[in-house]
Amino acid sequence: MKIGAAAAASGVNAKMIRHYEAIGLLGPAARRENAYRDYGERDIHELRFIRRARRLGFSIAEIEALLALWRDRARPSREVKRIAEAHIGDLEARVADMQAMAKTLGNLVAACHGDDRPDCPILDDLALGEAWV
Amino acid sequence: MKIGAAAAASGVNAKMIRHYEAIGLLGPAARRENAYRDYGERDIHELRFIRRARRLGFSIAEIEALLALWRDRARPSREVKRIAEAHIGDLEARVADMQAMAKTLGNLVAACHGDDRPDCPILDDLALGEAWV
DNA sequence: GCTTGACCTTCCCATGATGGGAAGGTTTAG
DNA sequence: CTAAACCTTCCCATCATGGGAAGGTCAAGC
Repeated sequence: MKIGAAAAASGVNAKMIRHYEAIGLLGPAARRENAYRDYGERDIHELRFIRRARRLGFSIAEIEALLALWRDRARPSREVKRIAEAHIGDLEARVADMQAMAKTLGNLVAACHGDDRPDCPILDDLALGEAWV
Repeated sequence: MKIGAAAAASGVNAKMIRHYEAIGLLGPAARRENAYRDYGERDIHELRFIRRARRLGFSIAEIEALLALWRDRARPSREVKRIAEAHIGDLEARVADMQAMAKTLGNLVAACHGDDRPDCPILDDLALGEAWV
C-alpha cells in the first residue's frame, strides 16, 4: 500500500505519516524499488492508534509511550492506566482554566451594554490589568 | 523606563515586549540616545491590557482588535461585546471538546485493572482506531 | 509511443506564542 | 577601573500541522 492509500485507510494524511516517521514515532517505512513507501496492515493499525490517541488529546510524547506499551504484549496495564489518568488530570485542569476565563468574561459581557455607547466594562477591566474578578 | 523596568511594571517580560512590537501589536517604542527602548505610563497600561487579555485566553489577533477599540474613545461597546462573546463561544466549544475526551478516557480508565496484567481496554480501544465511545 | 494527470520523493518555509542564547554595546555600583 | 547587570539585534527551538517547489514514477487514454 502506497502512502496515499495508507492515509485513506488510516485517516492520517500523507504529510503527517511522513512527519511521524521523521520524528521517530513510527519506524522507517518499508520502501519499494522506486523508493516509494510501502505500508501493510500492521502499519495501518499503528496509524489508526495514533489518530485515535491524538483525537483524545494525547501529546506525541504520550503517544510514543502508549505505542511502546502497545507493542509490548507483556506490558503491565498499570503503566497505561497511569498515563491515561495523568492525561485526564491535564484535561481537567485545562477545562477548569477555560471555564474560569469564560465565567469572568461572561460577567463582563453581561455588564456591557453592547450598543452605540462607548462605555464598556470589558475594556475597563482589561485596562486594569489585574485578574480579580 | 527601560524595557526591564517596563517588564517588571507590566508583568510582560522583556522578550515578549519586543515581540509584540515586532509583530505590530504595539507601535514602535520611543528610543533613547543609546537606542534603548523607553516606556511611559501609557505603554505600561497597554502592556497590562495585553497581559490581562492573554490571561483570559484572547488570541493576539483578538487583542489587536480590542486594543484598537480601547484606543478609540468613541468606539461602540457593541463591537467589544461581540468579540468577547465570540471568544466565550470559542472557549465553551473547546471545553466541551476536552470534557468529551476526559469522559471517554474516564470510561476506559475505569475498565482498566491497572495492575501487572497486560490486558488493557485503553490500548484495545485506541487500537480500534475509531471514536465511538 | 506519447501525453496527461495523479501519484510519489525530499527539502524548505510558515504558523502562534514563547523562550534560549550568542555577539556585541552601555550603564552602574563598588 | 572593573565587573555585573543591562540593553541591542539576530538566529534558532518548541509542537503539530500544512503549503508548496522541484523533480521522479506510474497508469490510462489517445
